[in-house]
Amino acid sequence: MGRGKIEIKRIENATNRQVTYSKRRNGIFKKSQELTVLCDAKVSLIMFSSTGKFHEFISPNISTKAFFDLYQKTTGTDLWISHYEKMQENYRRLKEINKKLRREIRQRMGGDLDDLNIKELQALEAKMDSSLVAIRDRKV
Amino acid sequence: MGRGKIEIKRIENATNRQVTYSKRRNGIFKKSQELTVLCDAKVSLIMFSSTGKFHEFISPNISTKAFFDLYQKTTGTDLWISHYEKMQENYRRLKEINKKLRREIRQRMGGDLDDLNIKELQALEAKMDSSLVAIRDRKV
DNA sequence: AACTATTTATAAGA
DNA sequence: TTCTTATAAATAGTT
Repeated sequence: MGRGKIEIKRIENATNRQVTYSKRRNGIFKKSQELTVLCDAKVSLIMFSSTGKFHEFISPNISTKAFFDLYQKTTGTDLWISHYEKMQENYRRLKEINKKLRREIRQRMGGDLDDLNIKELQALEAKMDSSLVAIRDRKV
Repeated sequence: MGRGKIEIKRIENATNRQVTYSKRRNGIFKKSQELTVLCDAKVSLIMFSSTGKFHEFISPNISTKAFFDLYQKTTGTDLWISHYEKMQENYRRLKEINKKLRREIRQRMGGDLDDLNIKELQALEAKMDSSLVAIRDRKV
């Protein structure tokens, strides 16, 4: 759609590529905006040019975060698991060390240790476990 | 661009809306594909129709996860933070309880407690701290 | 799903 | 960059 027909292949001239990127980007943004309004759709459109320039369009009334959550819920993928995997593993190890400490206290001191700290710990663990369950449930 | 000009407002007839969504979605996907090739750009395009149907286009050679990471790095936002904030807080509390347990052991048992567990705990803490630092660094 | 009259996007030029 | 315009492409309404 222009003075001549073009072949869909990489534009080698950097200036032309930049100009075409700018023009077509605007076109796609406009069409995304129209689709949002006409069809009551939700659209997330993110672009990086070959020079790394960033542009984004997102439908009103939804944040990028909410969009990604919706994406994850719909596709069943979990995009952020790697971010907390290490923390989760280290938490398990810390819990294990805790268990050993508590056992040590019981073994070495008999039953006469005030168990308030243990109760606190157990309450905390329960809380943490429910937090982990809540996080895992997000994947479904 | 059709037999008649249309106003850009929500199409009330559900069937028409669905048909228009389908046609225009294909158009935008095609243009995104062309932009990717012509301008060597990276594009992530995700849509949900008003009925909740999901469609996505993403440039080749980049995963959705990698795209989101790039997005976060570029915009400086951290979309994952809310997911591990609670875990982080609970970790701090667990660490505090640990400190109390260790103090209790020292106080009640003097120095005769084998301190191997404490060393393990400290090593674990250092590891967890570096993990947290690594996660926080992703925000920059 | 196809068809086509029109509108819209845009390639090339200024 | 921004505007112009001839032409290609998309699509609204129809079949």
